[in-house]
Amino acid sequence: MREEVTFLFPYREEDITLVAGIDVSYDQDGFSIGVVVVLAFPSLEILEVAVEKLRPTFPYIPGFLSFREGPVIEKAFSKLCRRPQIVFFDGQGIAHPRGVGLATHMGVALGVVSIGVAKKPLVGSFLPPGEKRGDFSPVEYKGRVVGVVLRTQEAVKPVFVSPGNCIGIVEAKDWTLKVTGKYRVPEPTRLAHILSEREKR
DNA sequence: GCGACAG
DNA sequence: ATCTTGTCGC
Repeated sequence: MREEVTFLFPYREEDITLVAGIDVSYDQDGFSIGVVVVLAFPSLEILEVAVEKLRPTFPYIPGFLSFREGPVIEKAFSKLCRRPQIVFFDGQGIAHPRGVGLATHMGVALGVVSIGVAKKPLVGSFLPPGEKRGDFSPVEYKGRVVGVVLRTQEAVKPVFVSPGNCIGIVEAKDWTLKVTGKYRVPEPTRLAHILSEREKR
């Protein structure tokens, strides 16, 4: 069977009711644990959680993260009953050596709109953003703006946001702020991280 | 050749 | 990512 793929461009806030966050952790036995959390928007209450545990078959190589984490993510995502409209990833989108970071690669593979929110830069140059929440500065790579360094909390180290699939830089940045609460990392990936950590016990 | 390098 | 203790602060 083949599932029908429909893209919904998140230009109108009132059309978005389901967002999701994905993260992968590793236990002591070397297994990778992938978690997908679906949240209601704008309440951000958890509606569904999908988990998958696998043995990694590819090593971690900067620039090739999706080859290591892609398999667990796909299996976990396929277990979902609901279809999130925007998916947040722990990693880069197009701010990547070849323009295809984890969020972009997976966004295309899963057929969803996606956004990459990384805690550290992979490529590009940038100036530090202002100190207030929402302040940002562009990340430039090979003469192109590929994302932004975004301050999600006042006086707290910024995060790196770049478009994953079917979304622009400004929209990716704005949606990241819309799902960010009291913490540095936006709720979708923050919760996915906590849950994947919990799965190791 | 040297340094950088998401999770 | 993971290995690891205490500590400062809301």
